[in-house]
Amino acid sequence: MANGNAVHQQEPALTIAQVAERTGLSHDTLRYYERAGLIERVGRTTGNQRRYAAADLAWLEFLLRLRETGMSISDMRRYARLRAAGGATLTDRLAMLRAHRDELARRIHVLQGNAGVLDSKIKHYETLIDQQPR
Amino acid sequence: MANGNAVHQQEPALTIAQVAERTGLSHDTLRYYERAGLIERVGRTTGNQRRYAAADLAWLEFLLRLRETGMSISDMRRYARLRAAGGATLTDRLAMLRAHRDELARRIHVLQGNAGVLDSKIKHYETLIDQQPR
DNA sequence: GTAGGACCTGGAGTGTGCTCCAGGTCAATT
DNA sequence: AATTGACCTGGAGCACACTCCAGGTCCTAC
Repeated sequence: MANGNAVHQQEPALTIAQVAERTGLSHDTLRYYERAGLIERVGRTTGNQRRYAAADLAWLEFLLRLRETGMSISDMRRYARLRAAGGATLTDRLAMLRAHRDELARRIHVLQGNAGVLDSKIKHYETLIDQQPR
Repeated sequence: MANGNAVHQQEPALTIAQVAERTGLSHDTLRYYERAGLIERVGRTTGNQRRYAAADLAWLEFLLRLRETGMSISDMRRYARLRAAGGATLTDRLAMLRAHRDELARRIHVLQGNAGVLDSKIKHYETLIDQQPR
């Protein structure tokens, strides 16, 4: 009946290795994110080893979306602190997300333009190679 | 009739400041790109100051597309060296561009997925804020 | 109860892509 | 010819986001 953890919860409680595998982040990066304030101090066993709850994993996965879309560590930290501060910061968080979303839309647009330039260059090269088939 | 330049060409021959302004790159970055082998040694005046030809500017602008789409300096250098090596490298360059184009398509796709996640989160926050309007 | 792998901390080190600096030369203006 | 701002070189420094390390503790299996 006892589960041997100081963290008394019925949730999965993953080890850092399991979280690393699920998120694709390294052990070091996970610890770095905690030090950097991107995730709140994660639960520990009596022996001081991390045990991640399902909610920690979900938050990490959202952080990964932010990171993949180019948000800096310091902006993610700002967001994380607002989140930790509770419901009163909802509008601030919403503003951050909207700004990030807009910036992302802009960047996708630029990338699509550049993809077009690449396509033309590729077509040009294909023509050159066809014309000089040796 | 003489133009005062060692580089005897009828082309514009821009100074580094003019190229910086047109490309948005800093003077230092332009010199760095030359040292890094992204651009071939640019023409100089008798006094050893850079004068960029129109072709240099066009190449820089293409490099900027590569950079904006996330190509690393070392890959850009590889590409630049192939280009400098002449027509026999056309197929190699084409292969590089195709690979980069494919990777770019993949990344745009991921970004669009993440944009969707952000949109849901934003909608969720909007609902929360509406429900608790004080 | 012991071996060996997983995990801990604080701090140093790394790769990338610039950016800045010192100590000079060059060029346009007066 | 003197001033002043633009430009030169080689090399050091920087911000970012990790990544690695030393020296230790913990935990699972036997």
